[in-house]
Amino acid sequence: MAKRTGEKYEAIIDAAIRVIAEYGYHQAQVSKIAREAKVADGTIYLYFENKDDVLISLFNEKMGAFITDVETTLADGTSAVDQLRELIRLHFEYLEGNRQLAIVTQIELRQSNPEVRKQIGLILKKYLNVIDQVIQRGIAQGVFHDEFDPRTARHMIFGTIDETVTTWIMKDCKYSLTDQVEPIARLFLRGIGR
Amino acid sequence: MAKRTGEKYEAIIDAAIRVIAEYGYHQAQVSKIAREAKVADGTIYLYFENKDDVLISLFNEKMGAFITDVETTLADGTSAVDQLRELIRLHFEYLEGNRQLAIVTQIELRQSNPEVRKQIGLILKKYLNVIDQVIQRGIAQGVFHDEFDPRTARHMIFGTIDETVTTWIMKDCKYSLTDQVEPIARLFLRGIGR
Amino acid sequence: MAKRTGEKYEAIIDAAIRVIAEYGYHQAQVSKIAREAKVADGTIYLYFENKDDVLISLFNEKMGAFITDVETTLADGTSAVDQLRELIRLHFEYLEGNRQLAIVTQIELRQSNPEVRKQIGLILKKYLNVIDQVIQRGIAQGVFHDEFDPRTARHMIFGTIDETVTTWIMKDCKYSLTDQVEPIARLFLRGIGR
Amino acid sequence: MAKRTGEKYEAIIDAAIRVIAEYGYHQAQVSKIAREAKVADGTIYLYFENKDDVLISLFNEKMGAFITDVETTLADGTSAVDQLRELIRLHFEYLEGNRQLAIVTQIELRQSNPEVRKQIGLILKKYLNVIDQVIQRGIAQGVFHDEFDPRTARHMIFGTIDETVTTWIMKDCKYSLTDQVEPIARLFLRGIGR
DNA sequence: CATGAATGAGGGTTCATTCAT
DNA sequence: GATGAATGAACCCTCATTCAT
Repeated sequence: MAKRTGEKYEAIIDAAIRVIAEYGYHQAQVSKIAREAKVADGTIYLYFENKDDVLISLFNEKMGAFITDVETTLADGTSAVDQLRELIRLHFEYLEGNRQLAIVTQIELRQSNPEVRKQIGLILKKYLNVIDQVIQRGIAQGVFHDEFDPRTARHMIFGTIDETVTTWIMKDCKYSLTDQVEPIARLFLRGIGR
Repeated sequence: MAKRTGEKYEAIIDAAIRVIAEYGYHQAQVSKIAREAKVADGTIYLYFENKDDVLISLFNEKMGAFITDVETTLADGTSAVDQLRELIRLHFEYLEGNRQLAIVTQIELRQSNPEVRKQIGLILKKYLNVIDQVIQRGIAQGVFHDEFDPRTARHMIFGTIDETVTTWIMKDCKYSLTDQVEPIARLFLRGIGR
Repeated sequence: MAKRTGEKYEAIIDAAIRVIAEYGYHQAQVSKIAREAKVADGTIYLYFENKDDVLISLFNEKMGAFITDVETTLADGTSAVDQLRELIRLHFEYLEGNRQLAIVTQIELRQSNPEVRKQIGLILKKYLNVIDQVIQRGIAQGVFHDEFDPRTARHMIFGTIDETVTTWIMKDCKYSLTDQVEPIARLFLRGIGR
Repeated sequence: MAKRTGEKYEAIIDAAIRVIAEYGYHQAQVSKIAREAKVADGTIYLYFENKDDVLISLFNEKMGAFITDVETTLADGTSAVDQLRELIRLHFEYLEGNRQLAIVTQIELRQSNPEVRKQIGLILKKYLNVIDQVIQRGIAQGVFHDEFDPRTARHMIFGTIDETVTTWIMKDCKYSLTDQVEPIARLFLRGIGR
């Protein structure tokens, strides 16, 4: 039933990002999103099942595209160390270049209802898999320690990136995120211990 | 106006934890919390300003107490390396021993409205300060590198712990959290690079 | 959850009858019924599950009470012929004395959704049973023919009464309904044939 | 504006009957009828003023044709008793042979809005007139009593037929309707009294 | 102090109808 | 004539909060 493609499909998603970023999740009514997208309220239901579907599609279109991007960019034969650095850079660059999207995905969508969060979790899983592959490759290449549980490393990498971006947004994006790529990568590799 | 103390004050907070943990944030109505606490709906407003105040107080009472606990436990003159290990252990032990609270603070309260999340952020700030102090002490003691930005390290430590706990809850607390204290501490200290 | 009793319960049902009779089923919004009952919209949901429940309860309270009334009035040992006459009289008297209710049950509630109509059908079944009993008693007493199917007679009795009342309402209740008790009873007993 | 004739005009009416019979009045959206008729939504508005017009036309085409049929069939010089029997038989045969139509006219269209029901009433009036003529002829022929009000007899005849058909549909058309022609006719003529 | 009945604002969604192509 | 994408008005229900008892 829902079309899930076309000019208005994208207009609605983009409008949703702007509205949620500006007014917050709880003040992002369907009618407000429709007005921002310059369509009628009912038009949204020609392209999406319901409001939840708008939010899930938003995340899927924007973060899903990013994740695919990361997957392909890391596909070549560089070292895991470079891949790790590249992963962080891509993540930071993408969100730094899409600040409204960053606000929506890092802050606002986390307030959404269980169904939306569940779907977002499924999409994120692909990203976590990418991280896992980098870690495994690093171990195989002998550039990462093989003593730790790869999941522990994944928690560190994703948790740190996530926390860094969230803090950056809470500080109103006042500083450069990409400047932190190198320090974070080095921290991951060398740890804080001397 | 709000009493903020007494037997029923605590009963309401404990009821809120149980209700939110069982039914989720969006199904935790004031009347349900009141019923669980065996008080009338209106009684809640004798002890709390409003529903938000219940949630903020909940976080403040439970996590605030924990944070104070961490502050005092780390106060003695041990090395920063041990303090770091101790911090992780306290964090994991506390939540592993309070699984309902873990669900509420890690998952459910993050869906709350901006005001609640803002207050939670303020309370968490004290915890972040404790982490900062451990880092600075480690640098001063010469056991941590001095080249990285302490905030970067803080993001790593808090982000990793947070992500680890969240994953543990999402996996239905099926494995031991405290078993991971040592691996994570070692990862922080030595990094993943060889 | 729903209280289903009390002063406001009745006020809401009575308001629903007035509103539906005046504005018609499709213009009888919950808020209009609430206003007429001098309660808040939400109060309706303290006494009823939902809007359908208001309509079903309306029918149950008013027609259910009437049907019980008929059952007890006919309980004594009079002849089936008198019982038949009494049944028609009670039916006509009740609706002639409650014209708004007559409009609601005869005309407006028949536009309601399947769930409401199904429940109404179940309540009406008791009335059809009363008619059946009168017929069977008449056959047993030897005052009614025993050659016809009792269900056929029931269709005649109920169908005729129903059509008579509906026509009376459609003609704006301009003539006396009770005046027709005797002619109809005689028609039932003697038929139109000479 | 509306064409009111042509291949698609009939296709839409027939589709409406099928859709309403299958899904019920409240689930018979214009778009569903259009799909069933294999035309575009907008095409319906080339042949009908609006949705109400589809329903009224449906009743008019199908029941109007039937009524005309009854009028002509009864036109010859048979006795009123035979005419009465013939009327019932035609009514039952027509609906027994058009079960979907029976469902639509007996059950579903009665849920429609006031305007539609008003128009249906006007069409039905012709049928009631036919009944009236049979009654008057019977009185004139001396085969019917002359003491009762002809309208009372009409209520009996139409009410009974209507109730009989409705019950038959509610019982899923499981038994023969035409089998009941003779018993009902006899009941009309002789009454239930001994 | 405690109660719990009452309040009433606010929003996602459906679907008959239109009109540019 | 035919299409079908777009429109936008309309409504039931929830639940945090109040206040008379």
